[in-house]
This record gives sequence, C-alpha cells and structure tokens, in this order.
Amino acid sequence: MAEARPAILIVEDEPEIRHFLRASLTAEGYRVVESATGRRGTIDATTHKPDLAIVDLGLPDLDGIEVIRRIREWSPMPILVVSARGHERSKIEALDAGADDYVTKPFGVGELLARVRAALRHAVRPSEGNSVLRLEHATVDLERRRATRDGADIRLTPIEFRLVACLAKHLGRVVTHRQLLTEVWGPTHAKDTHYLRIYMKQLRDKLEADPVQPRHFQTETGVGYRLVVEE
Amino acid sequence: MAEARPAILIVEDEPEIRHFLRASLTAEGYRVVESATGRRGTIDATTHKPDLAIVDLGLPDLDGIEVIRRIREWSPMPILVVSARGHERSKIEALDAGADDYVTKPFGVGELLARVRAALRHAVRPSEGNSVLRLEHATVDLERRRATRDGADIRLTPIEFRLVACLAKHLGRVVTHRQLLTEVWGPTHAKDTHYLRIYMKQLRDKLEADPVQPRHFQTETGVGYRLVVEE
DNA sequence: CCGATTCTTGACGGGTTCCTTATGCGCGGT
DNA sequence: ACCGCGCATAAGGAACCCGTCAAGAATCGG
Repeated sequence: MAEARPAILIVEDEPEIRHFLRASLTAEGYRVVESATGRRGTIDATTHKPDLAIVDLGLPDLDGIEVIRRIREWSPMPILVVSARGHERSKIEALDAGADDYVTKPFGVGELLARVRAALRHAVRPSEGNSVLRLEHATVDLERRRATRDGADIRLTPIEFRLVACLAKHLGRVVTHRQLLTEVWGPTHAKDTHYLRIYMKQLRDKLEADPVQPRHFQTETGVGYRLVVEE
Repeated sequence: MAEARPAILIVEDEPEIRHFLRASLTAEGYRVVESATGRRGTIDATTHKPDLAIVDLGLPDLDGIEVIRRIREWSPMPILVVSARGHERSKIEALDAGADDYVTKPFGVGELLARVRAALRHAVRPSEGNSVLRLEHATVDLERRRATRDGADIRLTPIEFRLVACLAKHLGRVVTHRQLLTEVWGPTHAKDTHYLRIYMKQLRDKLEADPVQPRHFQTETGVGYRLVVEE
C-alpha cells in the first residue's frame, strides 16, 4: 500500500451529512474522498481505489444499490451502507447486493467508526488467521470440520456446519436471511426463515456459554444474523 | 524445487481482477505468472510448471472447465477455481473436472490466500511425509503396497488400498463421498455411497483395534470420512 | 475349466438429522 | 389495549444415512 492511512470514499448527496462524515473520519486519520452523486461515486471508486466505501442509499441520480452492484463487479472492497430509519427493505437489498454492513440514520460517530474499523480489519485480517473460530467456551475448525466445547469434541450436523461457515465468512458483519438460506439450503428455500431460527438455536445451544443471552450469534431483527468474536 | 517461493499461474481475462490477484499474491511472496486467455493458460501451465493454478471459469476463448481438464490430463497440481456468484452449476462441474477448491467473486484477499495456502499444503503433504501410516495396531505402507496388523502382514485389496491412499492424502481432514468415489471408482460412480460403507467396514475390520468404535477411520455424517492418526 | 478372491448388489435395523407443526413472548403500530 | 409481525422454543414424525449381513457376479490365476 502506498499510504499507511486508509482511504475512504463517501457517496452521499446531503452536504450536512457528507461534511459530518468527512470531519469524523479525517479526525481519526483516514483520508477521505467525497462524491455527491451515485455516478460520480462509481467513477471515484475506480480512480481512487479507496480501501472502503460508505454509500448512502437515498441518492438522487442513481440508486445506492446500483452503486454497490457496480463496485462489486470488479472490487471486493468493504462497503458500508447508510440508510434512513425504517427502510428495512432497501437495507436488505443492499446487503444482498454485496454491501458488508450498515448504519441507520441518525447514527453516532462512535458507531460509525466502530463499523469502519471492523470492516477494514476484516478486509485484511483473514489472511493471517487460520480457519479456526475461537469463541468463549467453544472452537470451530472450519477446515477440519471439527468443533470443541469446553475442550471436549462436540458434533455439528452438516447444516449446522454450513451455517457457521457462512456466518464466519462474513465475520462481524450482517448476513441476510436470504444469503444464509440460499447458501445453506439452496435458492429454493430463500424464504424459509423459520429454518434459520431453529438451527440458530441449535448452534447457540451447542456453542454459546449462555444460549439465552447469545454473545456470538447475534440476531439482527428483520435483516439477518451476525457472528461476532471478541478480541 | 528450483525456487523456495511457490509459483502460481493466474488464468483470468479481466485485467482488474488479474492485477488484483497478482498484487495480493506477490505481496505474500509467491511468484506469479499471468495468462489472459484459456489457451494461453494451458500453454503456460506446461511451460512454467507452476505449483498451483488459479482459473477463472468465465473465459472468452476456452471454457475454464476445459482448461482444468487439459491440465488434469498431465498434472496433479492444485487448481483453484474463481467463479461469478450464482453459477453453482459450473462450480460443481469444475470440481468434478478436477479442481481442488473454489472462491466466489467478489472475494477478499484473506479468503483467497487462505485457500491458496490450504491447497499448497495439501499438495506438499504426501511428498514430505514418509508414505507409511502408523496406526495403533496396524501400519500401511502406501508406496510398497503393504500392510501389517499386530506385526503380521495382512492383505489389502486394490480398492481398499486406493481408499486408504485417498484418505491419507488428506490426513486429518474430511474427504467427501464424491471425492472418494471419483478417485477410487471413477466419476461414473460418484453417487454410489453404498460402496463406501462396505469398504470402510472392511478397512475398519482389518486396521482398527475395535472396528465398532473406530478411532482412525471416522465418519462425518452426510459429508464423508476422515482418517486420523494420533501424535 | 475350476476355485478363490474380489467386487457388486440387495436387504434390513437402528440411529441421527431434518422438516413440520404448534405455542409463547416481545415489540411496534393502530 | 389490541393486533400483527418476527423471533425463540419445544416436540414428534418422516426421511435419510449409516453400518451390517449375505449372496450373486466378475475377475484372475492356476
């Protein structure tokens, strides 16, 4: 990388929010590129090659989701979505289109920065770590297809395993119901969200210290689930 | 090996992704050869003899699957497949054609490198370790095609031998039904999982101390089998 | 051509996994 | 307060997978 400071692209039409974002991010040491429209954003993404993109869904010219799609055609860079409250629908569409995470307007600086850090970390991290998930009282070895609980081996069924693998692939980020269902059960069951609840419970029972207060397998109401491992 | 750094062949038509791959791989210390077309790729594979090949399925001139077939005709080098999201069908075809693993576009650097390392590790294993399996009460010499049980020689049938060899090649990892069947019986019997149960029992009867509670030949329900040797 | 080994095929019981159905709970909207 | 929606949880039966036995083909060496 030419520069040590990560570059972040902001695609946001409202000047208020754009400037707020720039201020917050530069204060943290990030370099910032701003685009006020969707078209401009897709161009800036290719020319500036940022390390991360923040995309508002409510753009005047080009749908934010379309922006995400166009970036995803050629780059795996982390994409953070900013959406107005209540627009669950487009939030999900954005994630399905390839976004990595989202924040809901209005949001605090802390939340935003946390997500940015998480997204950047995940973009680089996996290269160093092996494919072993380390939870509080349990571990899951994705490559060897093995799991332990308090040191002892435990069994995961094929579906349970695929589910963990799918969540682990997007560690720390939201995975939509649709994504999980199509990857684990196939496209024909893309709407059987009920399956998820059942198997998520199984995973929590087997891997969480307290299945009732899950720390790792978090549910994102109306959207999907998220797998989190502490540092 | 002439060089310590493994050489990797990239067969990919889109310049963006090709350069992204080169950058990521060279940064990790790999040597890289690029081919922009399928035909070029098959040629470069023979001339450069890379340690691993990364093949995009969506090539303009020659189907990526055809590239895999042609390489597989003469080389067992690990082949990593890159495919666009949603093309489940060709992904499976690719694996059947002899590919070792796949990543879906768009993918992160970490994921890619992890798979590359895994693939290279699998490839190096059998050559570095000696080819003698030491189990609790039995040994299997894969090179000399011999086996002992409690010190005395025992006979393994050809199929039994191929089965052990296939499991030993992926020591400690699960080998899927499909993999075992295609490697031992050929692609036409890829679904006759029944064979596996029968021959697995034979192996356990001959090599396990207690065939009913197998310690080395473990079954992974719904997925495949795994060969484990204690340290 | 015959016998022995090996491979294939069929059948059955037991166990696990998976799907279905049903119920309760909490939250937000009307 | 009521209702609807999404989520968590429980439980039973169906489907599937595995291990096992046994007997019929195929193969091979003599």
